Amino acid sequence: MKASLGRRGVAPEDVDRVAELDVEHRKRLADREVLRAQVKALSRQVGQARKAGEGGRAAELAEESRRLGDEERAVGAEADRVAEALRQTLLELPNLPSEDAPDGAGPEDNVELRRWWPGMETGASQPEPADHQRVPHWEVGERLGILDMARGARLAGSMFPLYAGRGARLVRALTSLARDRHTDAYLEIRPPTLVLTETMTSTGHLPKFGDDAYHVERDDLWAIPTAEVPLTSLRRGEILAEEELPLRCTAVTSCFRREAGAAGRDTRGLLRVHEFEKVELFAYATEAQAPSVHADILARAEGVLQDLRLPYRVLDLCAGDLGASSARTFDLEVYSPGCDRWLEVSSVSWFRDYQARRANVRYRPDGGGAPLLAHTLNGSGLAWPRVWAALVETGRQPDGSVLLPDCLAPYLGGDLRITPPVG
RNA sequence: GGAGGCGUGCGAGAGCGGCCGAAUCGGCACGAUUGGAAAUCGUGUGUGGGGCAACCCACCGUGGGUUCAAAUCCCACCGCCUCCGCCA
Repeated sequence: MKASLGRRGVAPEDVDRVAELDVEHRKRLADREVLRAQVKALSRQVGQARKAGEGGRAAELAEESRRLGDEERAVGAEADRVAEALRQTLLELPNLPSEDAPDGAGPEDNVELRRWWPGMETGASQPEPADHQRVPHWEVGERLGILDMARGARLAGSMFPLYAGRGARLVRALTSLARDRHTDAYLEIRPPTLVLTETMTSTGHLPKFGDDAYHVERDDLWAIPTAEVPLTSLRRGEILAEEELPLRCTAVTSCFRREAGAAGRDTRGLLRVHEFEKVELFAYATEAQAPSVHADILARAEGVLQDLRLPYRVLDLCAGDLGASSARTFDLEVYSPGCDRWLEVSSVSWFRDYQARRANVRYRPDGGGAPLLAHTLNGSGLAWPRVWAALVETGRQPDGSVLLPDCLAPYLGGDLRITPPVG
C-alpha cells in the first residue's frame, strides 16, 4: 500500500500514521467496551436489588457503577479524539492508483493511447488546420456575436462566459445531442446544483479541495464542481441489490469552479471558466462490472466527439497525475486549431470503492451474504465550453462564417451555418 | 417565515426509564405437508466494530444532556406531514 501510494507521491510516514492511529483507536475502543459491559451488568443488578427491597445493596452497586461510568466516559472521550484524528487523516489520503495506471509524476508522463480524426477509418492522415481555422474562438465568437466574455464579466466577473443567439443555442443543441445519445442506457437525472458538505465529502472533493469550490456560507451549501458530486450520493447510505447493477445515470448541470489563482495566459475565452455546462455519465457497479462500464463511458464520450467530427486524443493518466479519488483515468482532449492546443473535455474515471466507502453505498451479492462496497465510475460526455471552442474554430470557413457538423442539424432547426450579424 | 403533528427493523406498527435490538401483522428465504400449487405448520430474516468460536459492544432521524441505567425523560438541529403567510 505504501508503495502504491508512493507512486502518486504520498510519503510513507503518512501511511504509518494511519496504522498507528488505527491501533490506538482499537485499543481504546476495546477498553471502553469492557467498562461499558460492566456498567450495564451493574445497572441491571441495581434494578434487581431494588426490586428485592435491598436498598442498601442497590446504593452500593449504583455507586460502583457510577465510578465505572466516569471511567468509561474518560476512555470514550479519548477514543473519540483518536477516531477523529484517524478520520481526518484517512479522508485526506488519496486513492490507490490502479496497477494498470502508468508510472509518472505529472502531466508530462501521461501516456497518449490513440488519436482520432475524421476520415481516419478510410486512411486519411490527420488534417492540417487551414489558416482560416487558426483564429481563436474568442475572436470568432465576438465577431459573430455568439460569445460575449466582456458582458459576462460585467455580470459576474471574469471567467464567467455569456453565450448569445446561435452561440447559446449551440450549447443547448450539444446538450440535447448528448441526452439523446446516452439515455438509452443511462437514466436521466436532474440533481440539485447546491449540495451539503456531506455530499461534497463523499466524492473526495472535501475536505482537501474546499478552496476550489464555491461555498454559500449562510446556508452551508456548496456549488457542485461536477454532477459527479450529487450522482455519487444518489444512493448514499443504501444497500442495493446486485441485480440493480450496473446502475447508470446521466445528468446535465452547471458546474462551478473557483479556479483560484488560475487567471492568466491559459484562461482566455472558454479555455477555463468558473461556470460551465457539462453532461455527466455515472455508474455504480460491482468490481467485476467496472472495467466494461469504464470502457462504455469512454466509448460514449468518444462517440460524441466523433459525431461532432472533432479530432481528439486519449490520454492514460499516470499515477502522479491522477485525481485524488481516482484509481484509473482516461482524459479526452479535443484539438483546438485556433489555439493550437489539446483541450481536456472529458475525464473518465474509475474510483473503485474509494467514493462508495465515503458515501456508504453497498450492494447485497446475488447469493446473499454481507453487503459489499460498490464501485463508482464516471466521465464527462462532455464539458461544453471547450467543445464549443473547438467546433467554432474547426468549422470556421474562409469567409469567416462557421459551419457546424451534420449531427447537430436536428437541434439547430436545420441551420448549420453561423454568419456574422448584419450591419 | 409562523402554528401544530410525526420520525422505531424490508413494509406496516407496538413499546411502563431497568426483564427491548426491540411485541404483533405482513413481506421474503428455507424446511414440512402436496402429484403440483394455494392454504397451513415450523424455522430463519438488519448494519457496523472487537475476539473472529461461544460471546461482547454500538446503532430505534442526527447531535448533546439528565440518570447507577435511556428507543422510553430534557434540549438543539434535520427531515416528513397538515394549516397559515410568501412566492414561480
